[in-house]
Amino acid sequence: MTRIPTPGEPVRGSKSGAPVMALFDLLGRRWAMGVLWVLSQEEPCTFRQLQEACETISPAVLNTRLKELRAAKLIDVSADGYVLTPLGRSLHPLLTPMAKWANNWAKALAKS
Amino acid sequence: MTRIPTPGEPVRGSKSGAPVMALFDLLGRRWAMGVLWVLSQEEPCTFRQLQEACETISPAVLNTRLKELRAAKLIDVSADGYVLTPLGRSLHPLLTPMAKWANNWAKALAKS
DNA sequence: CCGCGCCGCTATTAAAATTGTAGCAACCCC
DNA sequence: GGGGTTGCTACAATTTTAATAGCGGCGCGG
Repeated sequence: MTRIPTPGEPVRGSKSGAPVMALFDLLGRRWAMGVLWVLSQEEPCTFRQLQEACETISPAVLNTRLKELRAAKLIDVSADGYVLTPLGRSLHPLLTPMAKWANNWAKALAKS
Repeated sequence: MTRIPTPGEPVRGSKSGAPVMALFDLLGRRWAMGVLWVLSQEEPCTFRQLQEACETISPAVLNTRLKELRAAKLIDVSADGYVLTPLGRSLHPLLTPMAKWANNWAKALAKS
């Protein structure tokens, strides 16, 4: 598997491992934000529920993302499935505005 | 080149093309957020400045991202180089908190 | 205890995205 | 014309993702 982005260590795009760059590396992988989004909407989720919610994700990638997000302490596994950690939940307020912003964006693109 | 994510059209991860999914698709590509981040810190930027700021990005990918972001109306080209559009600038408030959050994240990871 | 269904997940092959490096054409300034 | 910078293309090597099939484990009804 690929290296898991960790703040403080070199990541793609930053030899210094500036935390924000590590975050961009982590979230900038396919489905990473999607998985967090789904979990923030409905929790807990089983592996198959996540797979279905993401419509086209392949199990291999889902599993890879889950491992990464677990290593990053954003999600955790409970008896009932995958859940957000407190840390992961604290990311939610940053993700929520994106949905609103995306709607405006859609409107702006539609106009032009 | 790959298809450019557009809200309302099917994107990777969403047949419906829910705007937020299109956004995740767009921003979830390597370097997309990094480029926006750099531009939000320093504007305008020439191609080579962006390339240097991103340390390890390859010109092919940079160019691809720039095309996508231009199609998404987030950035534009001026006489002095690449700049954020008003729309792109409106994304900045969503990106800024990420740097702060990433610092907390780094602390939390360091503790464990 | 057997079969059934659901579970998390691995395996495999193919396609696509990204990297790394070299270099071209256009431009400006002597 | 020579030398520098700029935006960007070309191309091969590598990594990542997609798509699909299916395994082994577990709970449950019979």
